[in-house]
Amino acid sequence: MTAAYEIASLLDRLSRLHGTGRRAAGLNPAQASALDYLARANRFSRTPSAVADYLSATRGTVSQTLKSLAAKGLAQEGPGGSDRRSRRYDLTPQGQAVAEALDAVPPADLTDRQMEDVRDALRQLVRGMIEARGGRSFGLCRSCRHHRASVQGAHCALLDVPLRDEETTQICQEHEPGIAKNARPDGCTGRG
Amino acid sequence: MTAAYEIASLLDRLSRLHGTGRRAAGLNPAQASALDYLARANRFSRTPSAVADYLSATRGTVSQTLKSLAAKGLAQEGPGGSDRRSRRYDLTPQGQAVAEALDAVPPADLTDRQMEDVRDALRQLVRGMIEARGGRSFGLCRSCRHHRASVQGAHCALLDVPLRDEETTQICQEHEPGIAKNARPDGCTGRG
DNA sequence: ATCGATAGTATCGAGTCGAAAGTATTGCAA
DNA sequence: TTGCAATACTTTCGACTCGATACTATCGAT
Repeated sequence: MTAAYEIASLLDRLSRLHGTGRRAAGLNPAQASALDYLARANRFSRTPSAVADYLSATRGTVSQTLKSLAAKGLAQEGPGGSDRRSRRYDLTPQGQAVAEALDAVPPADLTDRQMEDVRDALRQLVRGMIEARGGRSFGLCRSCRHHRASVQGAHCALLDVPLRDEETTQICQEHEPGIAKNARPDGCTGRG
Repeated sequence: MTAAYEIASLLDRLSRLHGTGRRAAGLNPAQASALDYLARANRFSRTPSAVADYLSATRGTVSQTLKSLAAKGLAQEGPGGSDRRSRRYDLTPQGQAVAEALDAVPPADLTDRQMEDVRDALRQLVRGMIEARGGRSFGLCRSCRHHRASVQGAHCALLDVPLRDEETTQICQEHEPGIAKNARPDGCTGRG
């Protein structure tokens, strides 16, 4: 058996083990994934379409999942911007709290150094698979080729809008790796 | 965000990306996981209970999944041994073929060396989570503390039965890491 | 013979999922 | 301005997962 194949098997098993842990919080895996994404995405990226792209699911499925989060009081639906077809789902304070609770993550006998290595390798795997199927990268705003930093504050050259500081460290659906001057392409600053 | 948390997120996304690939084969993720397990488990470990343990699912759920595999002609149900309550699901030739087709796994821009590192790290993660919740290890037969090798052939000291050669490289539900003399605890021989 | 434990199944309700059909809105082009 | 295709999202459908619960058959020990 090749290492690649065993990796697929291990990922499968890990995600199952991880999923059962989250079920304890009253959420099923799909809801937990969506909640996690909403907690980390910027205001342009909290739409059903973006969630669908991120989760590799259809819009129909995601529409239902988001409605169920809203029904549980974890997210709030609202208009998404100037385009009146667009909807945006923002987490409620309860939703934020649950998302943070999910941060209490799996036990691991790994050193910090090993954890970082695993993370970097997984990032590369994700990037490879995304590229292979022409998907979006969903990287952090500040690592995007459209990101512009100045003394007045950050700015998105694609959408032509000013950005709040905290938005530059959130996930953006429009993210394009390109050449970043202010940060590494993966959005990692190197030493935390 | 800690590396541990990002790992959880990445795993989530990877398993989704991977899952959509398998859906193309006409199987949903649960069926694919079960099929994959059946293809790699020895004759003592292809029971509904073992599959349930391995997949961290309930027996009821797994019972249905296995029935659906049988309905598709990918697995065959039969008596499991001397215990007349027990059932065993063996893959049919078609099932074997599909399982092998699923081996054609994700694209990855990683070197062989990096793949092995990821695999080893994931193994450790799985082991940590399994231990944390007191689950079974589901390691390979030959790496088990009950495994005995002799000139007449391999033997299981727990079940007290002779083992065919190919069975010693299969997954066993009774596997206990213990101290292995003939192989590393993870069942890896080191250099392939 | 009895009785508790175990292996597996059946059924229920909530929910996922992809597919397909539908609505509202946008934006482009004639 | 009208027309129309593309887009954002929702709704519905059928197959399926999943945990929970209740059930049957069998085992094993007393």
